[in-house]
Amino acid sequence: MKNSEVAEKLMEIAHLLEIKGENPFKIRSYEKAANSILSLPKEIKEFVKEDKLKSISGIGASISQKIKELLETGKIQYLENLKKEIPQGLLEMLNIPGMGPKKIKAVYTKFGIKDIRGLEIAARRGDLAELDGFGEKTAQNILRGIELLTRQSGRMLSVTAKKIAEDFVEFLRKEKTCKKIEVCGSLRRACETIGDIDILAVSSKPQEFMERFIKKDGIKKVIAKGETKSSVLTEDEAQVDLRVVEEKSFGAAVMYFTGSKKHNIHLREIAVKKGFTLNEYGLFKKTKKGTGSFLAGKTEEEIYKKLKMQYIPPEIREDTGEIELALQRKLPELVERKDIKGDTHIHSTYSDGNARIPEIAQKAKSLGYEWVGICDHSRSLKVARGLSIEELLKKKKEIENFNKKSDVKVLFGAEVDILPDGTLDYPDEILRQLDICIIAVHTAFNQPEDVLNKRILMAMENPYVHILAHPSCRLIGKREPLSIDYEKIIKKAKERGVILEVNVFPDRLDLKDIYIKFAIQNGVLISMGTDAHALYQMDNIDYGIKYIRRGWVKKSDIINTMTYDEVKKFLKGRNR
DNA sequence: GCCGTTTTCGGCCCGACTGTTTTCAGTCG
Ligand SMILES: Nc1nc2c(ncn2[C@H]2C[C@H](O)[C@@H](COP(=O)(O)OP(=O)(O)OP(=O)(O)O)O2)c(=O)[nH]1
Ligand SMILES: [Mg+2]
Ligand SMILES: [Mg+2]
Ligand SMILES: [Zn+2]
Repeated sequence: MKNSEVAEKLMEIAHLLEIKGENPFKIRSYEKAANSILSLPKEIKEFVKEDKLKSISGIGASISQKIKELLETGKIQYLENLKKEIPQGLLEMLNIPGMGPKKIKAVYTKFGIKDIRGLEIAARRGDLAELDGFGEKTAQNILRGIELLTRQSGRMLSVTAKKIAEDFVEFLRKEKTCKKIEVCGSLRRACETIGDIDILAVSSKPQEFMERFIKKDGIKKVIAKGETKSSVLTEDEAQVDLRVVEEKSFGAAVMYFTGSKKHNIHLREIAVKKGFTLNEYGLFKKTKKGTGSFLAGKTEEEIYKKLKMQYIPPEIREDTGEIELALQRKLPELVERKDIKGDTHIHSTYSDGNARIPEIAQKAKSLGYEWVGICDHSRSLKVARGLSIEELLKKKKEIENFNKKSDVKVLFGAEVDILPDGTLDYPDEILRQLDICIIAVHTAFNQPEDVLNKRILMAMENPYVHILAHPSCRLIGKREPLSIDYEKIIKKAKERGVILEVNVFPDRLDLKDIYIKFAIQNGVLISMGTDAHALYQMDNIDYGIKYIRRGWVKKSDIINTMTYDEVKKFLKGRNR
């Protein structure tokens, strides 16, 4: 059973307990445990085997027992009992914006409403007004919420979110009263998908500013509008939250609005232990009465400092150990955009890319690179115009000639298919001629798990392989990651000196952040490739660098920081 | 339900907006 499935079960318990009206802290325990499991790179069954479940933060006697039961029997009796008690439809009602556990419980106990359909009928009829705390508008809002639900498109890819955010920022920045503006939330942390867009601003006329925000073109609905915070829904169904604060609170507010929620809560707990309070307005020393005295708030740096911590980069604010390390001043120095000297994975017109080698090199130069790896598809991948051996050798010639007169150097590469039987799509005498040999699965994704595992591990044994590309083969929102043993692949990469690619095409982000971190802990090197099929896609390096920082990558962990001479020599040395 | 370098019991982040209700509960960030 996958970690995500175990986490799912715990979240289901949390939701059912919420509807039951259980102790909120108990509910948070289940949520916290679920979250912890989601950030584990190792399979949960390994923890069960080694009897180490309780070493996971947020998992104690009761939850560890339930996880064991789940892995042994396939279910949790406690959850089964809850499900018997509470109809499934009530859980679905939680997805309606504005409907929370309390309202759901109320309509269920009073009217026996068991699903969204029933709720809609009751709201239309005007029955709901009978309930305490339910008025005219409540029913209206429920109906609007149900309407939104049916069209709600889920989470966005980073590219989509980035465009919307830039559009809003450009619009708001034009306002004369706009003093400061910053995109926060999951976009600032460079998460793999984005739920909504969170923008923070300082304005000399906050009320006017808010007014302008909710009246922007392309807004379909104002979800909420207040003095410091408003939310809107755009015509393309994206939610945008705007928070406006005073200059002296800007840092505290950026910190709050950047999150993550788990990081915020942990920081606030630390503040409390020191006799402080931390909120979006600042860090305050608690006094007997009143709000307390202001300690810091203008910048994030000064708040971390007052908490006796190093500054924590946004990308790693997930409460996965960064706070403890910041307290000990032991945070790693993460790789930066300016360290990047090349891109390992670009397609040209030789296969399914739309740019020629000189154009790619020129674009690389504009990005500040010294080199690019041009890796086209291999001969059996006909749909992507994979290169025959003759074409590949022609490409080799062109690159040799090109490099003689170019300051940006091209690495002669290929993205070689791992065939269904685990062999590679070119013979060794061809592979050995490549400056950069990356291998990947592009076919037969639905082989059984053990076959896939053997197939990939076998391919990694080939002495001419440098990089395993997009290891999970997932396409976010379209194709699930391969169910393979990532721990084994990471161990094999270490054993064979194979580099693991982080493919930063927006719907791939593969390796995924938690596995990047795990790979690096295990001494495996990574590479970053945009997998660009068009010049503009090489710009994905910008989000890419932030994404790999989520995996705690240092400059020395990634080959893209090497100079041309270094990378060339390094890859040559790997040919055994 | 979890957790502990003061604790094995008694805490558990903190605030904005909405709608309903005259002081707050629910939901969300
Ligand atoms: N202290 C605190 N901060 C919160 C809480 N919920 C949200 N925040 C902060 C941290 C979040 O990153 C930030 C923005 O909230 P969002 O719901 O938009 O979450 P985020 O952007 O992280 O993820 P998303 O991709 O939008 O789902 O607000 C909370 O319960 N407590
Ligand atoms: Mg957000
Ligand atoms: Mg938000
Ligand atoms: Zn590929």
